Amino acid sequence: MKKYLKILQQCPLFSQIDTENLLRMLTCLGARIEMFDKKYTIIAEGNPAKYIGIVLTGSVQVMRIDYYGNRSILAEAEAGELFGEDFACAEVSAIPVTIIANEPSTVMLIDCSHVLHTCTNNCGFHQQLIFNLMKDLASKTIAFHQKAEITAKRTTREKLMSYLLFQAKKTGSHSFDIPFDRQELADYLEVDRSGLSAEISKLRREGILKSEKNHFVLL
Amino acid sequence: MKKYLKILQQCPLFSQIDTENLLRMLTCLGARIEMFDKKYTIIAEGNPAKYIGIVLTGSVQVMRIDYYGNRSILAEAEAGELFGEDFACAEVSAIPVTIIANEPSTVMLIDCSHVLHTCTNNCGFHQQLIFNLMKDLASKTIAFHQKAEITAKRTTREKLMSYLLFQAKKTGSHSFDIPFDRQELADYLEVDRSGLSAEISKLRREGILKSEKNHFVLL
DNA sequence: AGAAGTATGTTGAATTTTCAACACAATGAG
DNA sequence: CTCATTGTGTTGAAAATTCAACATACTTCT
Repeated sequence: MKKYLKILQQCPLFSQIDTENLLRMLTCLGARIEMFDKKYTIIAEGNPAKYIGIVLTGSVQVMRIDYYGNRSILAEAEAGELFGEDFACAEVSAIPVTIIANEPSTVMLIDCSHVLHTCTNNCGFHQQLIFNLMKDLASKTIAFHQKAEITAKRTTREKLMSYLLFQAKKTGSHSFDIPFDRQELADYLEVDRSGLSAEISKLRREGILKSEKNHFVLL
Repeated sequence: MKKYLKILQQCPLFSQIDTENLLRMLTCLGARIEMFDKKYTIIAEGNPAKYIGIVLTGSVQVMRIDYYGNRSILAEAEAGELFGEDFACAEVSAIPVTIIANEPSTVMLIDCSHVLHTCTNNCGFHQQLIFNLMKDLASKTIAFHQKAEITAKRTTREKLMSYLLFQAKKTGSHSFDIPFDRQELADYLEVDRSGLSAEISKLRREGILKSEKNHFVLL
């Protein structure tokens, strides 16, 4: 557990909680650590949404596959970020998404009911945890709005350009890497992969961007 | 203020808070009540996201208009429901959506900073309010996921059918009203209005549904 | 080095959406 | 009642997406 202290302290769930109390609290909450290989399922759609997940190393993807087999990538979480906390806090009986490891990853899982409902030891940090969860959920909503702003666009080109401009803004540079391969980017933007590839080539020919693999430069 | 007590008690923000305390709290929070005519703007995009809104009568729409003039309807809130709380809780400097009255409406506005940061009177209900906000934000995320599941579909027909099936499930009947006119439904599903009309006619001809104005029957 | 598998780009045909324009019904104001 | 406005359905042409199939790189494994 101590091995991951540094990353846990950066986690929004534990904001304003000092090291000593953090360790005690994790025991009290029954936190456990698990490891997953690349592409392995951490939480499968349809299961009860019990756990708040924290990425300790690696990264995870939140996705859904619809009736027709189309995959949507809904979000990505990297080290220090939470996943599944929205469904766990809403106490839904079945989680509507699947969460997989994007690469070999270590995650911490905390039973959400231990966070929401005061434990018998009354360890006294629930109020801060609930405040932190509230802030986290609010910023998740913002992120979701940003994604919706991109996918609401009508054409592949507009979706792609809004996404790239957003990434450029986020990294503060015209030159940046994206965390997706082509198929994943297509699934994130909710468009056809081959059409996306064609559109990238077109933008390249028009001198609007340069790209190589998952590195992009906006001109 | 007393006039709206009944609806305020149903509001998720005030869950677990009794009448007497509710009234005192509203004063302490500096809650104010405003009225808006149909189609009037309650909160305009770009303004600071200061307020938690509560619909007292009527209903409001959360929407955004993009660069090209396409409107997206993101959500609807009816009496007793909250709006804008996600942005206020995230303390973003500019709200990325516009919120308008869908019909003549009365709303209560509460400065979110009064809720998040303990007031000098220490009226003692902040913990409950923050818990309630956390639960509300979690269920907003669920609702947002449901909308995303609909708009992620690739064709107008699939979007429309998922929407209608969802409404049927929600009302528990194959016969139901929707809260949108055609243009609004198109903006909610993020498709072209005329294409949507054509698709509804087609489904009607195929015997899959009956519809008249905003009333639908799935067969 | 060679083989197998994965990722990416390309193409053309079929499908679907968007867009603009118009007809007609319903609504509301004077 | 009439006129003007708004909402809805229809159509055809243009544009864009999807889909399937394939060529070519790039990886990974032995």
